[in-house]
Amino acid sequence: MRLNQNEFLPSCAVCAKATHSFFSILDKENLEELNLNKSCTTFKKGQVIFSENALPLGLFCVSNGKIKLSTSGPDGKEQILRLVKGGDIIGYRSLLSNDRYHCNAIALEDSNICIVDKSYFMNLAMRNNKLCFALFKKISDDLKTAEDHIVSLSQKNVRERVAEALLFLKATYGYEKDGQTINVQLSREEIADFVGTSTESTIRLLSEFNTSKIIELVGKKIKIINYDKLSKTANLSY
Amino acid sequence: MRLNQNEFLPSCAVCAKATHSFFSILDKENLEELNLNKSCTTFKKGQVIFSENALPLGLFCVSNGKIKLSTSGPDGKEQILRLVKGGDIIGYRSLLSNDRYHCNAIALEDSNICIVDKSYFMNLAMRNNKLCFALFKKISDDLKTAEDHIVSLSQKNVRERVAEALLFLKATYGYEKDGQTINVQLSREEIADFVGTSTESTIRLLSEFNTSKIIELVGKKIKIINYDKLSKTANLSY
DNA sequence: CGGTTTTTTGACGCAAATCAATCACAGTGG
DNA sequence: CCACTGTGATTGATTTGCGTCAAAAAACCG
Repeated sequence: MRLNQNEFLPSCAVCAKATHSFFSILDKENLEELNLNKSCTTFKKGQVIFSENALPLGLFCVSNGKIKLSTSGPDGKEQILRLVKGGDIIGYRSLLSNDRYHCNAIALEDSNICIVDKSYFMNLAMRNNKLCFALFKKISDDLKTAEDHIVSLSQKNVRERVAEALLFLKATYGYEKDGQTINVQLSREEIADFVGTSTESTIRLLSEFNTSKIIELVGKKIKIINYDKLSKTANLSY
Repeated sequence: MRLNQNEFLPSCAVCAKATHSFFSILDKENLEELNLNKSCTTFKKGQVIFSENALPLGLFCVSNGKIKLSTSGPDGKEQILRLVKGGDIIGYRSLLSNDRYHCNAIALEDSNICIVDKSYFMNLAMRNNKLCFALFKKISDDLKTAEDHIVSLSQKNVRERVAEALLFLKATYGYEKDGQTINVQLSREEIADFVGTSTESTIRLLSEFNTSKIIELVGKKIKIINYDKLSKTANLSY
């Protein structure tokens, strides 16, 4: 039978096994229960999943796809705060602190996303210590990442930050099958909005890295040719 | 009787009532239990409470005093990440994510600090939903603050950021009895290390604000004379 | 007090933002 | 199928905010 309304209807158990997802820590029983308390949707590239100041109705679990979390600064300029991949959860900060969203979540490519009922999820988190710990771990890691970003923005120049951003993209999304193309497509402006610089500076530095054979630009795709040199350019502190 | 070894020996119940502390959410019973699982120390100004890469042995609860959490960047320059006051807890991120510290905690003034046993605390957090929620709330707020900081660093100029930092100091530590002196003493360098700029730029901007009657500099103390103008200068997005 | 640290002021140069124009392209419709 | 249009990418020219260096002044301290 063909489903028209909702062609994307995975089971949590299957999903947790296939991708190494946030919910992989749950046992079979809990996954089946979770399965009954979710609904699934597909978001097209560019679609808004949730927006700043809205109230959270549930937890979003990205089955597959790529998402950016961004906010707009004092003069309306976009700032990309987090980048999300399949298996990740989003919207959990607002849920846990009983707050409104302070980010926009926008699909970077077509993405399948499940929404877990808010009160069910909160209840589950409170009675399942493993899940509770995983949430603490998740939010702690996000805090660590954010604070690393602060140090970069404070202390590094744009060249170092652009190099660092490429390493970050690689670390988050990995390579394509060829083993050197970063597996995500961002516009130059999006890279700039993540790095905290202008689009023009980003372009100039990317083409400089291209010229010096550190990376290779193939359309919008970026290949990392010399990872070590890129690391050195990024002036990492870790 | 006079205590020589440890003159600072408060009861958690008294502390929770006096200052509005993180543990104020606990009931009497739990506070008494907590009281039995802590030890207290005084840290002199400048003393290190814990340092980067060390393993957490417990949760620090600041009874009174002021603390900076900082890390050192790629070239060894200090970056102040969080500012902490009496009633706050510190070191909880590493505890919750079972990680090493990634900050240094240093006393900005003489501070009384209690250390709660690690496994006792983790256990308490897991069986007390209220505490668990409070921890989620706490870490969520820290993440929100960090992400706001990212937006500032990315999109604001130094003037705006210095103004914002003064507002932040006021929001965190409040005023002294006179109702306009910010109740914390930081060196110009420390302000710079928080704002993400050079000491000289910080000094120049502070004296500019002083000249234009937005603030008043009295030694190291800073008075806010014109709060509205300071807010406008900070170009807040919230 | 003498010595050290912190703060302040001044001069200078550069990294990076801004402004402006062109190029490349992907859709779209006639 | 090709001109048309809009969007993103690129390159160049110009300006400037801010970091850096240097030195004086003030504050701190044993």
